[in-house]
Amino acid sequence: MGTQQVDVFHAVSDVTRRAILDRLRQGAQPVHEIARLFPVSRPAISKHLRVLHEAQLVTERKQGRQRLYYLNPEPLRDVDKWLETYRSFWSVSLANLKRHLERKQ
Amino acid sequence: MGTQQVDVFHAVSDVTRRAILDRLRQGAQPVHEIARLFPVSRPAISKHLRVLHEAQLVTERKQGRQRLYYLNPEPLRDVDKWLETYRSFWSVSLANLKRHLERKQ
DNA sequence: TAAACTGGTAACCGATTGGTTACCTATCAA
DNA sequence: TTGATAGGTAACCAATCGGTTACCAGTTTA
Repeated sequence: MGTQQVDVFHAVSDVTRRAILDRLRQGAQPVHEIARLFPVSRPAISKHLRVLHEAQLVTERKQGRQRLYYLNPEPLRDVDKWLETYRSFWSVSLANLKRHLERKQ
Repeated sequence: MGTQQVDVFHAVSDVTRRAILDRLRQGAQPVHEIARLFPVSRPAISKHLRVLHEAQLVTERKQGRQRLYYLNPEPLRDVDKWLETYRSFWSVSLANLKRHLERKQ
């Protein structure tokens, strides 16, 4: 079961995985420390870490008997790039909302 | 089956749903026009539109016998907001990469 | 060396997902 | 008024998901 290319959008669609990434912003963590933060079993966390690893959102390094996971935010640029095309629409849709509300008066 | 609050991250995790949103940037479309663009059945598109609607990413308006779907990009702000905290890390992780490459020389 | 700790993985489970076909209602056009 | 068009939804299906427990291999420590 190798490291296959996995969609970053999918990796990030799970709330627990996002929370793991959020945690790793504070610095690398071993698995058991990450697992302590969530109300799920350690194997469940291992699975999430695998998905994040396959999406290249984390890297790992063995250190003694523990395995440190590091945040790698680079793939999030793809999400950002996709969002980019929508930013110009936000002001427009707010204008539409304003017009809609004014029509109601 | 009402319009329940649905996670925008989940709504956007599917490639077909993202493509639908991309299409709606060009303007509102009736369902059959959207369905023409994808190699899946119309009911499948209806389901995707329902998910997008539940996530408030589209609005709909009946017009004759067709139902027009409009893009509403507002909920994407939540994704953008989450990403915001990672933007500052991108330059850092690029610096790490640079240092890593230099170490290899 | 034996016991404890760290963490991956296999096997399994129920829920959800994305797809289908079949069927229905509503609207428009001939 | 009849036939065609638009589109929602139910029922079903296989695949995937997120979770579990059980088990295993390394590594550290007493």
